[in-house]
Amino acid sequence: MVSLKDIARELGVSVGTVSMALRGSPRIGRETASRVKALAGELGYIPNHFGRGLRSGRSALIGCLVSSLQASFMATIVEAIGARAAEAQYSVLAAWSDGRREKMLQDQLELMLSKNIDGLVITNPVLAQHPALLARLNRAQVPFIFCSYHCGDQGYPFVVTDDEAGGRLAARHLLDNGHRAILCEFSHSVERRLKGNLAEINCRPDARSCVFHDLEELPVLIAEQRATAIVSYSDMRAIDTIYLLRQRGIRVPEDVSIIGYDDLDLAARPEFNLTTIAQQRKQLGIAAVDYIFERLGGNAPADRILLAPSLVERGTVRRVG
Amino acid sequence: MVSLKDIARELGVSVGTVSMALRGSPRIGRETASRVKALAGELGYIPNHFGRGLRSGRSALIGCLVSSLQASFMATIVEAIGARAAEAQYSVLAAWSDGRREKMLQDQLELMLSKNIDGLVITNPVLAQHPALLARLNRAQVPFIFCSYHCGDQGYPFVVTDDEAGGRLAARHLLDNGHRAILCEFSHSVERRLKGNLAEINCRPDARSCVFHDLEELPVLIAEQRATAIVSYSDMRAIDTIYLLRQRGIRVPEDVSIIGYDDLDLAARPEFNLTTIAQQRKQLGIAAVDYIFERLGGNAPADRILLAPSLVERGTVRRVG
DNA sequence: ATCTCGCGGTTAAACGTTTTAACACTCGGG
DNA sequence: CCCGAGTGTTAAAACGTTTAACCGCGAGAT
Repeated sequence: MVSLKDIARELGVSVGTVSMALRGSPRIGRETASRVKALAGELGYIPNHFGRGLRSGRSALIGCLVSSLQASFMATIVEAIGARAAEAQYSVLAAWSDGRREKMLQDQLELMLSKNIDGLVITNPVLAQHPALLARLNRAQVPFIFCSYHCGDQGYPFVVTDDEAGGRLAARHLLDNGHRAILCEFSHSVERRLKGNLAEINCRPDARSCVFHDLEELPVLIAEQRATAIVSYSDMRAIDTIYLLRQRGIRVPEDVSIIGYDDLDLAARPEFNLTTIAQQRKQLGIAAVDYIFERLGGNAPADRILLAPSLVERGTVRRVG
Repeated sequence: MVSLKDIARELGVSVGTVSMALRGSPRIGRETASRVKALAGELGYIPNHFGRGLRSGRSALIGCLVSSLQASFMATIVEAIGARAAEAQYSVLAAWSDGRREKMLQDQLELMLSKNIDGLVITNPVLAQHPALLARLNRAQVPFIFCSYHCGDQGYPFVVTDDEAGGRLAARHLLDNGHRAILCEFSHSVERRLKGNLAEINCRPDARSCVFHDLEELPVLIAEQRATAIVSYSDMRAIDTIYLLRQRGIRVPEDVSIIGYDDLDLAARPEFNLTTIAQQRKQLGIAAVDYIFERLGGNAPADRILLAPSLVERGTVRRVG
């Protein structure tokens, strides 16, 4: 590996000169600077990570702590994080800990800290339940941000989709298509979606909503309420629902309409062709990285970032009435 | 951040002593060693990544160059790599470049090299088409291994599923279920699977095989050949095939059986319930990391690792005859 | 002639770790 | 009393980069 010293020796100048020349310092003459740059290019000089890090304290490494990459939703976010980071010559140090075991989470965190990450993007809701770990991050002066998860307004910075708006979008689409009896699925982790659903439906005096917790209730509920539409809290869940309904002889969308959330790749497949609310997946990752960069630049950017969702019309919502 | 110097000052010994004590050198007295360790634990000392790296030349970082994380297949591999690496206190530096643009690939590679990765796992077939990049790796003395891709026996180390065996497994399962006219799908990237299919089928004089390249040919071919079974080169492809066949009024598995490859999570879903050949996904990642570790330890491990596939029986292969 | 200033560069220190050579001390044997 | 060996510790160098402080020199101002 070629170092500053090699270049300096070759050119008969000091290492300081070479360093400054390469970083474009105005204190180095044009002549010298160009000779240095030429030779550096020729020799394929790459600044040494350790030397630079030791001096600057920066590693150009961003940690990314994910629950699981399996969900293609996460994969997109992580890819976006990597792409954005790479633009600034940053790399991403990826780790996952699906489990709820605090020990494993802590080990992963310590491992990352031991590599001197400059910042951390957390795409793992579990972490919010371990204040000790977040305190550890603060002590280590590592800026972090939750990505795609609120973690219940505990004051930690986050970037998420505006789920309430997404919920309204879904409900409004059903209302616009004539549905008046709508079943909305409850989920603890994303209750804002439900909140949006209900807010929108309850605006219309002639429409009524009903919250359900368990897929098994659905067939009964559909009959009882004469419901014509279902709002699922996610695409995955919607697909499970469609399967169950078909099993019970209830057709989608002929008998009942359904709308998902997330816009996974799966939703676009012809087998499902699911109408859904899309999240700006890439933008979630990008915004998270940008937040970290701002913090690293010494700024105090907004730390509650909401991204707008959008409706994707496909084949599971039918016009009625 | 607490450093060796802090501990040394506190204890009134030299930094060298502290360093050796923590690494368990026999040259340090038992008394001193335990005092050092106690204080280090108390202060939460973490060896500095840069200092250590500068001295040792090792970063405890393993690069992982993926084509895309979207495929859940890749995600599992990358997760396994991370888990295995973490056991040895290594972290994974993840990067992806789906594109076929050499420039982007090269940038990602240089970015990783600039972080002084100790080894690289390549899960991106495209890279094998750029010998210049691999030469770059060799020059930088970074051990690497292809994971899950052969890249056509160019002498690069790899760990892959024994696709020929997998192909035989698929064909034998169909033969065992009475199928005698079998359509096998061609794919350039995984032709060993096809080779295995044909080898097995051609063993049986009363069975016949036919290779097809395009899904559109299928309905005609099924009629012409009176074929009762199809071997797809992947699960994703099998699912596409099932959809197309159903569109054309051909039922699976009543009219025609089909078998996939990979055993994606998707294949297990009730909508598809696909009989398939499973790859040892986690083991692919683990073996890759172990190879790197062996190389780092100065050994010369086997560099053509084949992992055994296995049959997963589900609902898309019917007994005939 | 002297002072000042800007230019173009050099020197040296600092970041944290590891390792080797050297050093001090003790003790047993000659 | 000296030598050698063994034990426990220190001092110093090295890894590569960055930067504050310094230095020499010529030009222009005083």
